[in-house]
Amino acid sequence: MRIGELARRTGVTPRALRYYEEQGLLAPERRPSGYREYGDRDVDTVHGIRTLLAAGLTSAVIAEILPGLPLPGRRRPGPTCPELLAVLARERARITRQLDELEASRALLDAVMGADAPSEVIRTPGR
Amino acid sequence: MRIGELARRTGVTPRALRYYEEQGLLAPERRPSGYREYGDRDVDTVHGIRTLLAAGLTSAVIAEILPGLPLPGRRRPGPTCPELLAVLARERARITRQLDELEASRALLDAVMGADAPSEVIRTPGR
DNA sequence: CTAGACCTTCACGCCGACGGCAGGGTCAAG
DNA sequence: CTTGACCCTGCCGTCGGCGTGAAGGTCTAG
Repeated sequence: MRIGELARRTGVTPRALRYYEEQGLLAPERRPSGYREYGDRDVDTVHGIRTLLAAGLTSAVIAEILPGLPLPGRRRPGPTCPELLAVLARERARITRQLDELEASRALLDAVMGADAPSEVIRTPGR
Repeated sequence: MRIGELARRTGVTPRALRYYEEQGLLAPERRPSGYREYGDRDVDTVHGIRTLLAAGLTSAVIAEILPGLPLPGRRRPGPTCPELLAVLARERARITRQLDELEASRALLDAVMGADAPSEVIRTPGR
């Protein structure tokens, strides 16, 4: 499929898809005309990219770990190398921290909203 | 206290503290010399600001909801107005969505890391 | 009184993930 | 053969939360 259809099927703009390619996240074929030609798998790949981007991973990091992503119909390329594992662990830890912060923040908002309720004083965590 | 001590006690740089003031999040007194003079409560306020910033709220939004924050030693200014409640609800929803995305992302990373394990194919959620 | 730490106000720089536009080629239908 | 939808490659713009000087005033210990 061409870029427009992939855009429709993923909800991602063509501009973003070209950006992903520029960053090494996608490598579509090219027609003689220069048009990009994507495969069906790219739909899942793009979804994976978006999920990781939403978690705050940079495109550079995603480019590193993308080859190992267990997407539907994708062959697993065997065991992951150790330095890659370190990156993964670091990012995982970052995400876990961010989950905690988000929950703290949501609790803070809840305290503001449900102020008529028990109205406990919230202890904000020291950094 | 002056800006340097507040910076030390919060782990936030003086530059950031001035920025918060510029955005209407803090309003310290001024000495005749022009030096900012902060109160003890500002320590908690800054922690609250950081928590909300970490959750992706913009400083403009934080400025709106800050007066209602139930911080230690702070008087609650009565029930919150309805349009403010709408903002709060919207942000809360955004945070909840982001929590889901983060968990999805962490699961994705786990799948890559523990690839030797059961190795199930991960279904990325369609947007 | 002087040194050094601290503070002030500009004002430009940065980063990442794109948006948007210009100027031009491609392709299928009528 | 033309029209309209689609695609290409640059390349500059944006946005938020600061970082990083520059040029100068203030405070306090010795």
